[in-house]
Amino acid sequence: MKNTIQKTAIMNALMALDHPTADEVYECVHSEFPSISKATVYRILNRISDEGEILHLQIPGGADRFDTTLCAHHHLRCNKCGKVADVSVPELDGIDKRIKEENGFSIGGYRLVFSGLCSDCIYKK
Amino acid sequence: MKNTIQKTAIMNALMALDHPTADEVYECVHSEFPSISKATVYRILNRISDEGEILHLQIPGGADRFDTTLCAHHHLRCNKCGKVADVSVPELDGIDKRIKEENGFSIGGYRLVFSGLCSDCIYKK
DNA sequence: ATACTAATTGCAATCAGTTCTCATTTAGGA
DNA sequence: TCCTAAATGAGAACTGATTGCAATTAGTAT
Repeated sequence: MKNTIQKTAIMNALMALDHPTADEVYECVHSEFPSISKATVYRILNRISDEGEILHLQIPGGADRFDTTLCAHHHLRCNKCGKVADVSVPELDGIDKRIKEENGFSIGGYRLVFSGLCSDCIYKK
Repeated sequence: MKNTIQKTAIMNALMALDHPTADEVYECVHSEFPSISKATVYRILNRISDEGEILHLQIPGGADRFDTTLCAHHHLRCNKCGKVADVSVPELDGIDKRIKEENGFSIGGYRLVFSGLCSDCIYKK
């Protein structure tokens, strides 16, 4: 894809933000580049996630989020503040093989989201 | 909640269908009870899932589905036909304790969705 | 440097899924 | 039977995301 000023601004926003939603990326880019359109943000985020530059997380019960960490990991989502954090889950290594054998289902990927309360929100409460 | 004719019809639809979306429940109930409104279907599904009678599954990248199986289990989603099947994942038993210790994050629940191809679609392809 | 072409953009319209508003109806107890 | 709170139906509204199209732009070829 062409290396436009919009893409650069979006990449910068992705670096600056932590697991942002498309809208948070839009707000961030828009604040210093007011003419950008939301459609462009969505298009670029979809394109670079299709190309594997970032991860596209579809969080149950909320807007999609985007993640610049590419190695295999999963997510903790705080029900109170909405923040998303990374976690690795080695317990699931090799599970696709087991499921293929037991269910005949060929796993392309999986998505694991823990929901609960982050340590900040437990403390504040 | 009051025990209305609408709730009974929705419960029957949930028994008859496999992991239906709200819309599939609506279609099913509507076919023999044309006056029911979509808002009622959503309201009742939300109510009975809040009360724990059924599970409310928020499938990434698609409409929510509802599940009458209540014991702990997770889901396989076929990327081709969209069907959802159940799977149990004992590998994750007790993981909330580990995550609480390592991340200070208190897990309320988790949601694991495998995506891939079901055996039917592998075969048909 | 200039012209060209295909990719990218902004905007508005559209979409799907879901929730909300509110007037009306209904269930179930007094 | 009457009463009241709860539930319903119809459709508007909302959120998050995608699309069609005309205008703009990046990058190559000249």
